[in-house]
Amino acid sequence: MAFLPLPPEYTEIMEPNFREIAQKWQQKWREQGLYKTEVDPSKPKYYVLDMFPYPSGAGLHVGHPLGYIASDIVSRFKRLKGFNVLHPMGFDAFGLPAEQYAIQTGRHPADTTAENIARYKEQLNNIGFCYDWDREVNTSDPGYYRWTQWIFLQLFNCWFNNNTQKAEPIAELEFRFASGGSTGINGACGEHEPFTAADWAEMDEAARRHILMQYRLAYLDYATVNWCEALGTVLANDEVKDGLSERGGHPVEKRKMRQWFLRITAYAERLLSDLESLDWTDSMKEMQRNWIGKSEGASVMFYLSPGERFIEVFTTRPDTLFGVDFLTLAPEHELVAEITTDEQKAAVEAYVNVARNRSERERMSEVKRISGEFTGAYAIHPFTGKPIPVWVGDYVLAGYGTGAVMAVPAGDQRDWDFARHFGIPMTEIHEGIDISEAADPTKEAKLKNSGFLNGLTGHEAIRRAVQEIEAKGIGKGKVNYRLRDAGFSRQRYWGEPFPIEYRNGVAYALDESALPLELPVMDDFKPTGQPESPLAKATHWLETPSGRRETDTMPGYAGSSWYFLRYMDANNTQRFVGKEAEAYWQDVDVYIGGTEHAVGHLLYARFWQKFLFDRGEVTKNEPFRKLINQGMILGRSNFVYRISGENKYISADLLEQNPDVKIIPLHVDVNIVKNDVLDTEAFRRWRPENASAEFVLNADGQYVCGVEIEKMSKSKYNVVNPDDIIAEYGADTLRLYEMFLGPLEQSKPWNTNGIEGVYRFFKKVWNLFYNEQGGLKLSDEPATEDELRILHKTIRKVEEDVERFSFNTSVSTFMICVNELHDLKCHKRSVLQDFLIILSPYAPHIAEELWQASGGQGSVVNARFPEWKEEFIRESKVTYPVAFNGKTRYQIQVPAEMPQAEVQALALGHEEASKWLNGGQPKKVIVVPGRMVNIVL
RNA sequence: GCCCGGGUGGUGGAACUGGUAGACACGCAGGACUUAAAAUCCUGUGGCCAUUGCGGCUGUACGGGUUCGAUUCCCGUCCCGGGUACCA
Repeated sequence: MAFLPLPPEYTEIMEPNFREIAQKWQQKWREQGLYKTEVDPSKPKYYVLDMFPYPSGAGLHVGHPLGYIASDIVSRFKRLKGFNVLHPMGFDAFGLPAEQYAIQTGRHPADTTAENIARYKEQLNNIGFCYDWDREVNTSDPGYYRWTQWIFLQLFNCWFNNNTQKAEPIAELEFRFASGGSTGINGACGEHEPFTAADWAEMDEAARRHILMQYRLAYLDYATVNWCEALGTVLANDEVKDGLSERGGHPVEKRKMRQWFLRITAYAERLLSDLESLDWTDSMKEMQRNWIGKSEGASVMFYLSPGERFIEVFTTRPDTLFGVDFLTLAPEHELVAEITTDEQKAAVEAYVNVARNRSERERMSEVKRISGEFTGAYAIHPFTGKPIPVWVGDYVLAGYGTGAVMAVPAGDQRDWDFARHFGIPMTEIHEGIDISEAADPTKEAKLKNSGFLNGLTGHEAIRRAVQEIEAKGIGKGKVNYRLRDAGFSRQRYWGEPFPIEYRNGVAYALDESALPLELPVMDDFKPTGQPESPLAKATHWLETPSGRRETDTMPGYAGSSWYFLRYMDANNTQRFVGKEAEAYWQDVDVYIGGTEHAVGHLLYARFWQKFLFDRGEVTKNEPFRKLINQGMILGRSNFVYRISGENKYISADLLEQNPDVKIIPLHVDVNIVKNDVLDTEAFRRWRPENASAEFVLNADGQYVCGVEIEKMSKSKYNVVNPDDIIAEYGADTLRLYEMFLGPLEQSKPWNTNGIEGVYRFFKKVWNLFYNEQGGLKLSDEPATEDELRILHKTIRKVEEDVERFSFNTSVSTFMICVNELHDLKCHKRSVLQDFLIILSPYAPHIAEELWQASGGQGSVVNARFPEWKEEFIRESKVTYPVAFNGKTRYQIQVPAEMPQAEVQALALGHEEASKWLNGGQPKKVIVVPGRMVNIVL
């Protein structure tokens, strides 16, 4: 039987199925191992990194891939440009949520984490990212955390030499102690008494180890934890709300516990000064600067009685030394109890007790309330000899500086407020400044009543004051940092165990050959009821022939502080990263992620990199050369309005006309709302109680929903799963649409209102290749001048846009290009294939499909990015807008090469010129070559 | 309070070193095709005034300034977002 051709009106129109196309190519690429990356010295390297996700049970929503899509585009673009691109992905898999889920359900965190990772990978793969999955890292995998433990051991076995500004082996320090004692050693360390070589020789093992612990970059010290008796567990700071546990609302108390710390403060100066060299946003650098909080000033001793006890203060304003009217101690200051006079004892004790019991949060929320108490004691002013009253006040923080301040009401507003409140007399020290209403914190005014500083401005006086203070031996110039050493212990199960064991209470490092020290398999991670880690219950693991293991685990940021190095050589079993691989990949060229890690992860990772650099383990001093912060995708919540007391819902646009109707706004699932119009049938099906819902519809017969922009969360029913978008429109539409939403760095609400436009764009691309019957309509005729100009302008623009991470504008460039090719009815193979190459980083699946269909060589993923040529872009004619006094009036078209004078003549010779000249002569004519003409009257 | 961003049509946004403000897209309106709808295509779309002259005025939060020319640079004010906070 022969097939008769169908009459044209019955011919089926070929609609491309973008979803199937994506699936097809994802599978083929996987089979071909297209994204496998190897060290290749013949090519320049390029390392594109995403902040790896924590695999939560909720899966990805459309906000997560925003940065991943951008980094994928950069990766593919650089690859087309001939770079050897490293673009890995992995999972930050240790952490609290998995452990809490485990406690609730009894399922082991390792199992739930594995499931979540599988889900994440599937979702990521659906979007078509070009990750080399052979390099996947999982921080909870012993093959990975073995090296996290190894780095910890290096930190434990090193100290920071302030003289060389480098980390050095602790063994060398031991040697120097043995030969010369502690004199001449300038290390970042805790406090200890000075000792001689002879003292050192006398010390026993424990005493020596105690001294060394003061120097180690990973060290033990005491710190307070949030202990909740009712829950029988230690809580993280974010599990405590207003002094009560978030779960259950039980009281939380502070307890001192011995814990691990990392001596990040040793690196404060380097972390600060090296920010200069980084290509990060100013706000990001500023956040790190503020966090490090360097302030320069002086420490000054105020003696309570000559030559005896003194109070040490830190000040950034030594120039105001003669304006000191009182000292204020933090309530926790160790001298408070000692110096308080008998008459003041009761009042001060009461005050200190109140202050101590108030949580930090309370103290912060009552910032404006002034409180304090006089101790009855006086200190002696080091230069004037005047008695200075000593107060306690909770506006002074025990944890910053020395926990004591010299109060200068004339120069500091808080001191001024305090003095005014308690009626303490104020000394004027600034010429021509009235301090009856406020302090003068500037350093502009000349000083008076200030002894040797008189006549100098504050700026000039600082150096002089420090000189005098040092000459008198009552203090010295000092740099203070706000940065604190990082607490590195968690009383949790689901984290890296420490490669440490205790003998007689002294910590000893495990030998490297004992790594990894695996987390014991346990089925009960419930709290122990004691302030210690659940690991204490792993009795078979806890005690070893040589000692007792550390039961704390490392915090979440341990694994994420070096994962970018592991990707370079993820399967190396001999080293944390192979020397050769590290020397080739070196550092991250572009790192894309959110701003929420500004002072956490990004600071720790820089610290670890610098430490490893000092030890000669890595090549670079900084890990992330360029940092791009993608904005957050917010949820766009929809609301329905139930009339109070009824199962009836009123359309949002009718609310204004019915102000009397009592309504209850309720979140409604955004997935049953399109363009803010509710699918009422779907709403009835959404929940059983809605089955009988009635609606008050608007004039168009629609139910319009209310809108609010909020964070995406399950409880607000505004979560959109990328899988759903992909199912409807395909992966490429999702990718392009997310980029089209706006600048990458900007936060914006997710809504699908414009997604149709992107979808239409792809259909238009398709129609350049295929006719309605599904036949290719490509031609091999040479491209015309117009076609080449459009193509090459597009190539140039897209290239520039990717280089400056302006993805939204390149999407519109693609659209313009396709619209113009469409208008020209361009079906030239040569033009369209080049177009596909530049489109492919954004829409790899459709590009590949059309590339193959049009006879492209190999995969479009491996093509070469076309070079734009000036000669094709150059226009032979230029349109000049002609403006009079800055207002554009008409246009003239002239040959591109025309000299300025001729352009001017032509502009003035235009038929409309006389109308605007109004018979007068122009005062001045400005011709900007190739741009515009402005005639000044 | 302080430190960073930012404020452009009904909406998302564009204008890169000052040079035709509103690209591109959504939405909306009108039209074509269709029995109809969807899809697709075409036209229009900042505001005001003229639209029987296809033109004029105005306009980038507000008020000033520099400039031949300002969304862009400078000063002041207001508002929004982020960070941070008795940091001495």
